[in-house]
Amino acid sequence: MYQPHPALRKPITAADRVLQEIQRAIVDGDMAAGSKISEPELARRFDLSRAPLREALARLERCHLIERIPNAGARVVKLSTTGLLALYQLRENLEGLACKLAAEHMSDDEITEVRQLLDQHLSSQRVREGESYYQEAGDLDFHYRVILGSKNSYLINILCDELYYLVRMYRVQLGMNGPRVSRAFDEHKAIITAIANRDGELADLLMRRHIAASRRNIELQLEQMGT
Amino acid sequence: MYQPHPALRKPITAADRVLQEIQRAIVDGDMAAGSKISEPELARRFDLSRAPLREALARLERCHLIERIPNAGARVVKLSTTGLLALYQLRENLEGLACKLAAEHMSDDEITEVRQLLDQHLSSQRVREGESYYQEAGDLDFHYRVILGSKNSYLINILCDELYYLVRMYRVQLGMNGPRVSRAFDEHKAIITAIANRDGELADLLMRRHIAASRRNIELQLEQMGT
DNA sequence: GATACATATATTGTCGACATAATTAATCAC
DNA sequence: GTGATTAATTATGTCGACAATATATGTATC
Repeated sequence: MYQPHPALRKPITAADRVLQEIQRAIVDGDMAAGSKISEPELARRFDLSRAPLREALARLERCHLIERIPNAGARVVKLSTTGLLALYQLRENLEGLACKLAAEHMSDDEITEVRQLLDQHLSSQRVREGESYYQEAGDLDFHYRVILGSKNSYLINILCDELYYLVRMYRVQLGMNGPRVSRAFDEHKAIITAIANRDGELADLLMRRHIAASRRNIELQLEQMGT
Repeated sequence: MYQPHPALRKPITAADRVLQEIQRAIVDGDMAAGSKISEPELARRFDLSRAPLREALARLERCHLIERIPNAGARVVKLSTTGLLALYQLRENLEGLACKLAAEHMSDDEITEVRQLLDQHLSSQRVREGESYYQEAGDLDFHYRVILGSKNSYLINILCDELYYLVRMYRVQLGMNGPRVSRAFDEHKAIITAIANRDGELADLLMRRHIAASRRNIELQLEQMGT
């Protein structure tokens, strides 16, 4: 699965491992949204003490996958339409900025790599038509690369470490796939082209549209589930 | 001092207290930039065990005041020109967005309150001409109100909880005051007027300019120190 | 039967101690 | 004297247990 981001932090601690496991469990819906998190129970389940577990919980709160109340415990975050809207409002803006900065700061080599990545996605997509999971990963891969290309450490931290698990949670639990998949590839192509042309303004615009389209797609899915 | 933000979390824990103390110490420069953080030493200093201290350190990392390396410990963050640039690049964008959203979502009452706040600042500023600290707090107060007015919880979290301590650190340690103070008030006035007129686009633009001006001011200060 | 209060239970926050890893000090080779 | 290697020391990661707080249960009252 996706590491926080090309993290230099080599030594992997017990807290890291349990963090990844719980992250995956929440994103995939194995831990029900809104359900209470019991520290003693999780400690038993993952066979470690509460100290590293609490470290993991602190980081889960940081990426908005759980909500903690002092002395009262933590709960798995609940998906909501307003939450989705707020999240994507922010994403449009931040990833737009990331594109603008990427157009300024990405090296030619990095751009070439992203293009190769897209070609690779296209071929693998043709093979596994409709396979939602790999598309999901591929899409995030593209966004990751662009975000890293911004070279703004705070922006990278917010998008890759703090917001993306939530984004994935919405996508995974709402079962995103369908016809938007192929269109998304075209939009990715257009974005990297704008970046390659060092046209930050256009790259910004295209990314905002790309994310807005994705948001509408998810909103639709949410409404569908509501009825 | 400034609480994380109008936090509903009533119960104040030992970790909260030590967090605030260390936050203040780092922002004010009482803990030297780049200096190592010793858990045993701090635990002794604040007379508590390492458990709540580590909780506090986790949150300090979250607001970028310290940098941790697994198994190697934490260090107080170092100010740098590139860091300042990255931070303000992000701020321009995010607070611009906050303004746009505030123009949509702030109630008339909230707008009135902010205006009263500005009048209050103006009078108190005339009394204590050049008093940097109160201006500092007042400026942040204005920005806080606007950010809260955006009603976007993720945006609020990022700006008020994760980025603002760093902003304050740059300002406090570089001794921001001087002639920009009075101009900043005018800019605040213009921004809240745009919000009151429900002109999100203009409010966005004005806030970006306001922050860009602030950035140039700080950059100047940094260069001055470099020579 | 519903509400308010008191009790009992369980959970979180905190503590002190140990295991492991990193840093420093010391030793040795050249 | 300098560099590398090893030992000593310190710090971080983890553990199990206790204290304070919140939740759940039961009891009494209206």
